[in-house]
Amino acid sequence: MTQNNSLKELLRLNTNDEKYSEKQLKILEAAIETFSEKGYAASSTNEIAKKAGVAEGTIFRHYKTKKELLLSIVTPLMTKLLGPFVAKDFAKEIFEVNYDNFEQFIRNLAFNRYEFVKNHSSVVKILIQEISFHDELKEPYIKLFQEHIFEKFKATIIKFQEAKEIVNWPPETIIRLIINTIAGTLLSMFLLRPEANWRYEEEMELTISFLVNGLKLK
Amino acid sequence: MTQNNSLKELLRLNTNDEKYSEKQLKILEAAIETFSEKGYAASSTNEIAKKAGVAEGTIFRHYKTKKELLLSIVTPLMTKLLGPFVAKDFAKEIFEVNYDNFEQFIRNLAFNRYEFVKNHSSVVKILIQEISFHDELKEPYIKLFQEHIFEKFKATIIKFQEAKEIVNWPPETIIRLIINTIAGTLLSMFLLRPEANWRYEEEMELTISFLVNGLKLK
Amino acid sequence: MTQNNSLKELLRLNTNDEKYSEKQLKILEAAIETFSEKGYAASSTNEIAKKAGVAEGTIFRHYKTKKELLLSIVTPLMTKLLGPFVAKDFAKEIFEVNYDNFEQFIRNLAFNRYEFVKNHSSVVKILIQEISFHDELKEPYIKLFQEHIFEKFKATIIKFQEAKEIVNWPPETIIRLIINTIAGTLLSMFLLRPEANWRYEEEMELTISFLVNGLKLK
Amino acid sequence: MTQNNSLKELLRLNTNDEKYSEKQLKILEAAIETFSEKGYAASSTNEIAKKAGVAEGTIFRHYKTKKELLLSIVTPLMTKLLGPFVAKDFAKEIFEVNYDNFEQFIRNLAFNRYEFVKNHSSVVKILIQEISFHDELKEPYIKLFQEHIFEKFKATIIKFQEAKEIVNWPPETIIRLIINTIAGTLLSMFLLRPEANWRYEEEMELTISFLVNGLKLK
DNA sequence: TATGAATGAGCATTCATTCAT
DNA sequence: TATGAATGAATGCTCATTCAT
Repeated sequence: MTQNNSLKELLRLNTNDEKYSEKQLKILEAAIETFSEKGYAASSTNEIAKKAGVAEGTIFRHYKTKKELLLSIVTPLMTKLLGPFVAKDFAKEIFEVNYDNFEQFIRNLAFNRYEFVKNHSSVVKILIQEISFHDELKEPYIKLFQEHIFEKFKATIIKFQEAKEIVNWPPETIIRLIINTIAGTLLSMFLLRPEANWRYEEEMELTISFLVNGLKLK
Repeated sequence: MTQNNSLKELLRLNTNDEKYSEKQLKILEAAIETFSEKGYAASSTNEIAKKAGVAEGTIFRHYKTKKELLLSIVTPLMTKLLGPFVAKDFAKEIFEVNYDNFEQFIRNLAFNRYEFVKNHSSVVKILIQEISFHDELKEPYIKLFQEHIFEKFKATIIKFQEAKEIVNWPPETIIRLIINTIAGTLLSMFLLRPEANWRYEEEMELTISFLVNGLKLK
Repeated sequence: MTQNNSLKELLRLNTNDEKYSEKQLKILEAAIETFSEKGYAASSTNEIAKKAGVAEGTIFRHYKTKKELLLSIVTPLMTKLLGPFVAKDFAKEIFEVNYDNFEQFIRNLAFNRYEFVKNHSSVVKILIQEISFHDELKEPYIKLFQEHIFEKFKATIIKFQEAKEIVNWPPETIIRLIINTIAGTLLSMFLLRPEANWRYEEEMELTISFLVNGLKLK
Repeated sequence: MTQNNSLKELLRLNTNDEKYSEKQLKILEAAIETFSEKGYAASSTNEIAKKAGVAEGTIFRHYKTKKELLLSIVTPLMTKLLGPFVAKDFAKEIFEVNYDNFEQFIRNLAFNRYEFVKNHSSVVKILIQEISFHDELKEPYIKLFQEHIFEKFKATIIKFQEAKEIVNWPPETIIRLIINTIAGTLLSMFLLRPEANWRYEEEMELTISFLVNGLKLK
């Protein structure tokens, strides 16, 4: 099952490291499906248990509270979503590689996140829906972003500005425009209208062109 | 109270047409505050009643169900949010004026929505959070957009393409990029980080420049 | 309106003695209809008010509580239902007339009650449904029956027994059988299956024959 | 506890087939007591729970709604009340045995129902009180009676008429008089005045004599 | 007198969570 | 470890009743 594999991958599972029992995976799958369809507050543990084919008590054996279940789904996503930028080698890859040009940087960034959202759209949806309601989610996210990513991102932007490749706007604004543009395309494709017939590659390419042109120094 | 005025405006109230009693406005205000802070499902009518300073029963005298209360908040917003594009004169103004250039069109669009989101950020937040969970919200929104706005928008885009002002990408993609970019900036400013010290005008101008450059035909 | 006339009659109204306003009659009618359809406990004053075309508060201006409304409907019925046996002249007519025979007594009794239940079936239904749940109804009823009716009824029965017209069973049992038989026919015709095509006169005659034969001394 | 045994019997329980838990029986007992004392609509689940010594939530674990609780009490009664006449062997016993005479038929019928009502008077009271307010109860009852019982009953009556044992009145009327008379006695004894000192056997015998004489062809 | 908005206690029902098995 | 019956607080909603107009 793709979903299951994707889930295992998200949880960094491999056959040697079977920390999660079959039932536990069933619970996680069911919770992801339910949370993403109805939202966290409108999902009942009873429904999740039924969908997972386990007793309601079983959920609470693995997760002390319903909120812990939410966190156990969303936290690894956050780690993976932002983690790469934190991890030294990857951050290097993204931010420290001597890109030939700005477009290469953007393309690298965009397709990297594209793969990610494509594989984990349900969990991304949950994260987006819930993040503003739960400080346990919001705070580490902000902290992570500000402490590890923003500075590196900013440095990269400044480099391209100094190289006269891109406009001289405030780096914060440029970062925001980059993130908004990529995120906007990904959300449109995978969350807002997943049923539409997207030509994914083409949309990504146009998004990249748009971004690069929009920020290019003339 | 600003909030109150904004609410009245949203409900198209004027002094001659006092359809809403003081208590009813209190209920609406309290509901907007609670829904936007906690989400619809996590807000209890008991809490809303307390915040509004009325008895719980009073809420149900005005709104048959909790969901009706949500709809009564969000529906007028939808009407106002999309309505202008539907109304003949305004649609003309936006889509049929012979703009000198593409930038003028974008600036007009962007600042028009800027004023709107600035004044109704709480309700906009509720709409965004809840729209995907309630078909009663989703369906009329989609219908309205597809039937009234999309075609006019597309025609305008094609006109600028024929005038060789903007790139020859699929109009759907261009529309998406325009909406995403403007919406992204507005959400960042008013919903994601409302507490930050935004230089609103400047951010808007840069967003417009970014959009225009990104889509300009070279 | 027949219903209305019947109601006025039940309330002993005449044109000279307009104690009841038009609104009050509307309320009583609506209450009778609702109580008899849904039962007292399942009827809401809100529904009664709507049906009567008055404001909910108006009901409580005339009747301090919902229960008082019930009592005001059912008490006059009880008075009329049992009253005749209490009133001196009527009691004489029923119990003290020198009937030629037992059959004449039964026929007199049966057709007298027939007219009554026919005209007031809704209120009779309410009385029957509610009497066992409300001591305010039950107790005066029992008292009235035991103090005023039972003894006279018993004396009449004994007279027919001494005249060797009817069987020598305990008078209590005979009274019970008479009441059950007449009541059974009336309930069948007017409450249990009012929609059926009853040949009322014939059913009454057969009921009387059955009663007379069943109790005749052979 | 007699009540409990009677309840178990009604639910066709035996030691091998313990489908009902102790708590569930407690809930049913409490519900029967409450419904029969106050009526369905005036009984609160809160009160039933307290009387049963369980949490309110426990009721709804076993019965989805309050109405389902009512039906679960009353439906088995209906099955048992009318069921015998439906079941082939019993229907034979009642309707197809070659009775020596009409009296034997009536006695058989009367004592059979006597035992039943004696054992289940509370539930019979609930059924009678509620049947006219709930179509879920009324419809199957009418259907059952009309389809299975009425025709057989009628055939038996006609047989006795052809044997010149009973009067030549419409069979429908005769059936009604029989049911009313037996039901009237049983209701008087067990529901209307259960506290009185009834000489049950004697009352039953007199009721039977009354019925037989009343319908005997002279 | 009549209104109908307002009340808050009470209702049936759902929920996350516990715990004996 | 897994179960699922049991819990009781909380929920959305209804109700009879009050009261200012």
